[in-house]
Amino acid sequence: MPVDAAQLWTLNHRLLTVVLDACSAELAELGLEAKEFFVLAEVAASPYPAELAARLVIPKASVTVYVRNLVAKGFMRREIDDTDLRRHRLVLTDDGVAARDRAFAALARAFDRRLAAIAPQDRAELQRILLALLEPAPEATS
Amino acid sequence: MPVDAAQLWTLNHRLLTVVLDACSAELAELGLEAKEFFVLAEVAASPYPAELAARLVIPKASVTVYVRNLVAKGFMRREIDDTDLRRHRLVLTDDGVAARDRAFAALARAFDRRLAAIAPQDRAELQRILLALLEPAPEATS
DNA sequence: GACAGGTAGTACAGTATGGAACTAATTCCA
DNA sequence: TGGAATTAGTTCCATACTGTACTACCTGTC
Repeated sequence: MPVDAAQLWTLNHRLLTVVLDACSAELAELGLEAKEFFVLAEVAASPYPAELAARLVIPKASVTVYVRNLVAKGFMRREIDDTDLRRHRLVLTDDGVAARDRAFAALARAFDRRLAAIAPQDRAELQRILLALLEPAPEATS
Repeated sequence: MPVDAAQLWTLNHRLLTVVLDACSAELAELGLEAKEFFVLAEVAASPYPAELAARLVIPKASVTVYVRNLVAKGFMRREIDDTDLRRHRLVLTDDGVAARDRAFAALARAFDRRLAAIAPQDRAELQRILLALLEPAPEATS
């Protein structure tokens, strides 16, 4: 066995946790909890609650909560879908787009502090491998 | 900037979430919640609650709960540390070692199903890069 | 149209999580 | 030695999360 997959998973998990933790204060300044940020970040690609729940692997009931908070904060609004009245199409407000982009930037800065430790081509390599690993999964963000 | 770090983080996070979700049923059969598994997996390397909390980036109060559950399930026990009577040294039982190893194997299988999609040298490459990223050792209080 | 079977989203209530306060033990220093 | 400051771990309890049940709506069949 050349590489232990479980170890790989654990290493990776610790990395992501540490990075997220490092920028959670910045997210809070933007008025975002980590979970809310995940929702905000995916809304453009998956604008319906059920889609978001599947995409983010969280319960529908949790999506309801995060969306409620994000709507209350003025980051998005719900619109009835004309073709299916059961569905709520989620639309980002200008504030929502701004907050999302700033949050992405904060996350990128936090991760960059780690990525600085590796060569640029390794970074591209990492992206290539991760994309390949998610290949059988739903398509990437827009 | 050649590669967006935030996208990299998000891709990676989705990958880990999907993999963990894929083996959570198997963990449940072993009598383990995901969080409990993380604790069980780290006990050998960080045998004190405070160390575990720092290592896993979770609150001390949560470690108390997970350790209590794991003790109740017979996977570990607490012992007073002879050199510092404030500390609880955590010791895995035989059942604990067995459960941990099976859980690791389940996680490895779930990840392997993904890793099968990429070339063996990419897997080694991934490990090399992740190890480099964690090089600036996280604030290990140990 | 009416009914059966299925899906989107929400509400409720029980469980899980974690910040702050607390207890016990240790260390430091006069 | 005594006591202030520090640290390990736990407890308390307010908040967050989520399984289940529910309402509203859709689709297909007759």
